[in-house]
Amino acid sequence: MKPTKPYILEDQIGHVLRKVSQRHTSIFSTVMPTELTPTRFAAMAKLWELGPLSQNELGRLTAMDIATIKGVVDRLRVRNLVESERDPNDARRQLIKLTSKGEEVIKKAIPDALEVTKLTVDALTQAETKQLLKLLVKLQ
Amino acid sequence: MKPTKPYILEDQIGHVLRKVSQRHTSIFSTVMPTELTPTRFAAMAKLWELGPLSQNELGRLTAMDIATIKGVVDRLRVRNLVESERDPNDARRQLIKLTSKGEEVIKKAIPDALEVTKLTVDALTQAETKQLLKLLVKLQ
DNA sequence: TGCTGTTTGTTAGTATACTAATAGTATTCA
DNA sequence: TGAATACTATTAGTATACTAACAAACAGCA
Repeated sequence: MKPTKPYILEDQIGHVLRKVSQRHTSIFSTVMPTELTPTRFAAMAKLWELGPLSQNELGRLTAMDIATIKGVVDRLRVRNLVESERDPNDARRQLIKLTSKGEEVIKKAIPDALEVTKLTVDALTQAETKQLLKLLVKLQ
Repeated sequence: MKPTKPYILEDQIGHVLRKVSQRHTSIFSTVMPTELTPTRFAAMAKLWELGPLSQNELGRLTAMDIATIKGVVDRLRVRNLVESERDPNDARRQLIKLTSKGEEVIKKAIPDALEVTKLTVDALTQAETKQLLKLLVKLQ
């Protein structure tokens, strides 16, 4: 006899990841201003860190494919948080940069984003948090 | 002086969770049949485990809100993997159940789903995997 | 019984996330 | 130089994931 191994959804890494991600997103939207989402914030934080980037570069640095980053940038542009222009040195590229309003918003939002991280792991000790991050990084 | 704490996107739990989830979804779509997605599979696995359920119950058990589970069930129904009927004891409820085709599909897919889990954590030892799951469960 | 509040499900709208097809531009190298 | 290749961006289509507004049906209780 070779019985089928039981499948416990709650024990599968994918399912648990999905639930924790959902909780994180929920915390994010409680703490942060309405106009910011996790991906919008990530894009702006990278622009704040590195200055103007092409849309593709920005996508790679924030782990969004080109179709996804386009949507995010479009929605940031509508809200006057970023602006874009053709790269004079490469006519294929859209150079994306923060507007002055965008700079204000991201500067104010960064402490809140750190708070989101803190609230997300509030059930863990510092050592556990460090361990969790170490393990997750291995799975990226 | 009170300098702004630096914000390193790559160190934030939310960003890492998003990347690991993306990798998991990618592995899933490589291993599993085209017609199955992680959420479709989760819904079918729960129906396989517990028998017919109302749409809302199924959503709660698979961590999908009512709008999301509706879409998932609709797409499963189109593919003839589940069917639904009014609950005779409660006219509000849609009772969702696997079709015979659905039962065949889920039976065959469960070993592959276990393989997806295995591949997702292949960079970890067994002890690390256990530890990771334990920590993630605390954050649900 | 009838009122109130809850549960269930639908619909519309917005936001990620991916594939595939397409087009324009840049680079490489024979 | 010119052809092949690579890169950048857009568009269309599908799938998750949530909010908000709504309607129908149920349950509890005065």
